[in-house]
Amino acid sequence: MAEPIRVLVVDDHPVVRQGLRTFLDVQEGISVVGEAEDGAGCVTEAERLRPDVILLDLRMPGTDGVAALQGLRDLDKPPRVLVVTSFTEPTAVLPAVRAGASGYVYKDVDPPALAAAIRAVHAGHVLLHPDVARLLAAGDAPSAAPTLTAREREVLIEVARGRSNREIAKALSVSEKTVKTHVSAILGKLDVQDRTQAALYAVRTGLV
Amino acid sequence: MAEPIRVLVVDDHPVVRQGLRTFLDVQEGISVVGEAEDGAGCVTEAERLRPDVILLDLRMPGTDGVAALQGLRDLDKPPRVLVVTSFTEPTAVLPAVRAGASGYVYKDVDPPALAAAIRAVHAGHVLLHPDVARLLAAGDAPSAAPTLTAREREVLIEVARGRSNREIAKALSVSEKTVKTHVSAILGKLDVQDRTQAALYAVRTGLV
DNA sequence: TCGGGCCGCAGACCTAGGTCCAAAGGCCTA
DNA sequence: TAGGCCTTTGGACCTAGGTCTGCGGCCCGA
Repeated sequence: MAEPIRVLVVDDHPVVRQGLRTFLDVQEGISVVGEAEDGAGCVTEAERLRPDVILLDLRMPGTDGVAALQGLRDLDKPPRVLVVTSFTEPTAVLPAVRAGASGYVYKDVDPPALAAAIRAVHAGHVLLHPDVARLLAAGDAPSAAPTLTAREREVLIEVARGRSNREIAKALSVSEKTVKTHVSAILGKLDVQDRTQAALYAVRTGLV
Repeated sequence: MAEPIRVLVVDDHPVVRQGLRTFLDVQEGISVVGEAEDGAGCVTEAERLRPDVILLDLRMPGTDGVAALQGLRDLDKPPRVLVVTSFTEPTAVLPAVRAGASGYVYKDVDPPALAAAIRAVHAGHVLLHPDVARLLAAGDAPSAAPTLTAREREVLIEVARGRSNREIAKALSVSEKTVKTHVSAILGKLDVQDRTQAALYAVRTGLV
């Protein structure tokens, strides 16, 4: 190996950044060249430092991981991105994979596995946690991504805040009938039975 | 200072444990004497190692932080417990404070602040994040803790899984009427309008 | 210019969810 | 033993939530 793999660590918690750093510093051929604590910082640091691989947390305040991925794609030579998250609900990671993440591991990996993942991603491989791979495989056949319209997403967000149809109608300045129409469409697309399940879906996927 | 403060780190993520370790090892007068990755391990390690302070994550698989706190209380000389969590919803921490936690900090503290918190807790102080303190203060006056009965908690968990009254009735082997009674009582105690809000409350407080 | 999707709205309709009132049996405690 | 809380259930009742069908207007791409 000529040069070490240059890694940028992106997470909103200093504790986690330090942990990853410590893990990786003892690994041969991997060098942590920088840190960022949100999506915006991630993109600017990536542009400045030109890392080979980015370890990216999905859940961050402000610009989140998915937004960062979109920003990274616009760079001329985008780095590989390995999503590292504690988010146990795998549905949240689907948008990330679609947005161009090269890999996905849970935050509870041990150091050697994490190093192996970084090397694999750097080599151009796509590395998915078994759960995610299964989700992608399963998702292709039946319904794939529930593709809500912008308006439906607005309504779903209100539902996920526990608002009633009447309140949502008032908030969006439409009739209650219209809200019902949207909710009905949402339930159909998400393949759930009622607004409670839709709300739970929304919080699980991080829409709230 | 004669002897360093003996600290036990409890978190389900190796990354976080390593990060906290690295933070604390450079601090004067603080020594990490052990780690545990769940509530059960926390109690046994606490009994074996007799740490002065435990850094405890609330969200863990299996035995969680609150359960661990209850187990720790039964030790003859219980150690101080500093809750360290990334859980941004402060309501989840109320049960922990009630269960005997001596302090509560967010996981995004910087190392000196964390060390200061550990020293304060070790000295017998109670250290609360401003958010939590405000919650406690506010919670005392109006309704404090919504104290659900065991049965109500069971029902609420089912509600928070998106189950209908009929399904819950079947699962708990009671009539749908009974479920309605419980749900109604739950809504009243939690001061929410419908089952969707109750479900959201449950997930926020980590009941799911 | 002709669909096709999205949005808003309406009427009719059905059902699940929720409230109020009442009551009975079990269990614990003063 | 009396009182209180929990659990269970019933009946009557009201309303929010959800479905189905259908319509008109808008915008955009073929």
